[in-house]
Amino acid sequence: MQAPVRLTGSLDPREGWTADRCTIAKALDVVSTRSAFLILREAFYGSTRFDDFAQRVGISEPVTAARLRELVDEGLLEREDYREPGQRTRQRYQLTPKGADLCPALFALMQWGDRWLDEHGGPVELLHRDCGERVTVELRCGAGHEVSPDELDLARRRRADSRH
Amino acid sequence: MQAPVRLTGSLDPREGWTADRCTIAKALDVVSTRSAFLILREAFYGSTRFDDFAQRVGISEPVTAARLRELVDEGLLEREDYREPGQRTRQRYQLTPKGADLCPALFALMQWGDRWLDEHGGPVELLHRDCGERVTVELRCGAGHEVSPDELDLARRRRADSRH
DNA sequence: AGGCTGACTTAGCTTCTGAAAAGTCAGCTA
DNA sequence: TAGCTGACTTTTCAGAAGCTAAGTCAGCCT
Repeated sequence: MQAPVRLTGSLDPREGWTADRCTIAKALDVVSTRSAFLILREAFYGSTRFDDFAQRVGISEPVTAARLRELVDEGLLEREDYREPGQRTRQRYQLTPKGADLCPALFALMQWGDRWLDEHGGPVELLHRDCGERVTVELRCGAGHEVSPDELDLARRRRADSRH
Repeated sequence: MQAPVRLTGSLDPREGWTADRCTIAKALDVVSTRSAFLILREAFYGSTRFDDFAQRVGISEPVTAARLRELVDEGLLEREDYREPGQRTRQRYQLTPKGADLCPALFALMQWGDRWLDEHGGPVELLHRDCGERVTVELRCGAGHEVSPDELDLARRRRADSRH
């Protein structure tokens, strides 16, 4: 199998540069642990409470507390007080836009696990609510073409292209 | 922010089931460490040799050796001997189809990092070789609709739907 | 024959991730 | 007032992941 991505411009050859601003590495500095990923999974599945996270992820309470604190500090989850009638004030954790935007990464991992690590293609599937069709994570270009890894060029980002 | 994914059928309510066959968790059992992800990044960028992985990822030799061995054992990389004329036999590591299929997960992390962790939108960008347009990782359904996280339904997989 | 290089391994250490078990504390309920 | 529950914290410990520094070993090159 050939290297899927072709380096272009000043990125070629690979020896000529260092990946020190690599945003994969930066992302992994924010969510690196299994427990963080799985807590986010549960947040996508709708969990909001401390005990639910601990139990459904299957991790201990100290780890749950540490991970939730980190995810709140990093801005992926928001902690807020709420109260149901007749109950006392409780805390709940909810995804922020920043946390919710990790959705494709989570489901890309799931899709890979479905394909390569489970004999039945995985226990659950994602469907598009409007049309009921199965949802996949894919690479697609601005012109609408589905892109396979070996059609990718890597280029230094042009400054004006920032997506913000 | 509401829970983005709606649980359907026997998955609702969340208390009624455990995610013990979750393929996100299984995927994380295979590639969990920062060093594993970054070695895969370098493999996508075309690195094949031990020293290159160590140096370009910025990790020590013992870690490089351990991670490469694990990735080979898991079938994400393939180790093979090769020889250039006048040189002695060396080893090189190359992505297998299983490893290459992690591409969307890697670039989904990169895209998230580009959006949320770098003021300039990240140092590099992916382009479609054929048309030059920027490539993104996205959720899309079988009918071709781009799907946002809050339009997702999660359902137990129907047996006949296995993708194999 | 001796040196160099690539590809590792070994030893010793620190830090991080995680578990189990037990304790804390506020505030509603009985 | 006593108990219970949710949401944690504290303590203690094991094991994984990382580092540096040094050693090994094969084989081409001089």
